[in-house]
Amino acid sequence: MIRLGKLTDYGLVLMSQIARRPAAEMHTARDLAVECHLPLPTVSKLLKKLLHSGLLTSHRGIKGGYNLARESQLISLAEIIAALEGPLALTECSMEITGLCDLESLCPIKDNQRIISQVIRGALEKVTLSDLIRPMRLTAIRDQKGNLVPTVSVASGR
Amino acid sequence: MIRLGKLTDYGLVLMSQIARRPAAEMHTARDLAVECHLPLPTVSKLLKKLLHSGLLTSHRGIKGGYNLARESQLISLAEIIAALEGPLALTECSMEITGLCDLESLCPIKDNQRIISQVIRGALEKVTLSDLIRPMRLTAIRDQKGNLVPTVSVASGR
DNA sequence: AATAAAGAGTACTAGAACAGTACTATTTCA
DNA sequence: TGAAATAGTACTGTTCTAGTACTCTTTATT
Repeated sequence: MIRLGKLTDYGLVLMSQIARRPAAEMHTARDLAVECHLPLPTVSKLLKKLLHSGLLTSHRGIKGGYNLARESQLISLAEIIAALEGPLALTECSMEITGLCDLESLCPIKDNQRIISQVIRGALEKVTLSDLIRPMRLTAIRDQKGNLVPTVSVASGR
Repeated sequence: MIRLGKLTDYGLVLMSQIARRPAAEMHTARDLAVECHLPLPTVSKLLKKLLHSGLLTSHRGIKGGYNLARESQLISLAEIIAALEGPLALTECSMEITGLCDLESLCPIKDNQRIISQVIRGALEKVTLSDLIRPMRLTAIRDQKGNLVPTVSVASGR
């Protein structure tokens, strides 16, 4: 359904680490592993996935390495997570009651999943990689309904 | 980390089903299992969890059953998910590099998880159970930055 | 041209966690 | 007193994640 595993978190750490450095700089899997305190094979695997999803570029051979495919402001968390966890999928309408879903226009399961996925994805698309690499201020405001809504904004100081 | 499993989805379906009926009506686990096409033991287990979290009330014995503890407008998805998955926890800062986190004020892992959790929780708190039980219209708008933001609003027609 | 360094690809394994089930005790209305 | 319902606990099988190992290909440098 929806999931943020350890590996995905590592992936975010790696992307942040790359984004923190000047754009021209290349990053080898080995260096990133050391900098992020993660095992090299794991780092290698994650970087390959991120490469295939078009979020990174790579250069082989000696003096090779990885780099961001786009500026960090143009890479959303939703993209990174989708690359590592699969498409944040609203999974199949479970089991053999699918027939029921096709007939009745209001399948509660399907609707639930769709709504929730949309809400979460929308929230994650608001935050970009460049937001992650600098300290954030988390403030809570109230919307018209009176609900508490945490808001992420870049801290100006520090 | 963050997770929405099958059981949690079932739980949302159950809550929706209860919310759809008049508030005074009692719901037995057996009835709900039939209505939602779910196995009774699973339903029973979920209802107990929701009860313990204060989202449902129960009445034992014959003519017993479950009911919402509050009006559906006052129950957010964040609450239901937290009840079934645990506290949507920002898990422990992994492994033995915690010492590093305590010293350096900027631990990327910790910050990442905190920000992401906050963003997702904020989004889920916006949506209440009453929003789930009627068809929704999903529209996308652009915010000041030009990012696409899906918005959930109740469809007036239908 | 040879060598070393780096990414690319595939396959395997152990362990945890989810999902599902069964059984028993307790409460309450008729 | 009996039936119907919730309450609680414990067990099990399967799935999937995380982690690892090994081999191939590419490329800059000497």
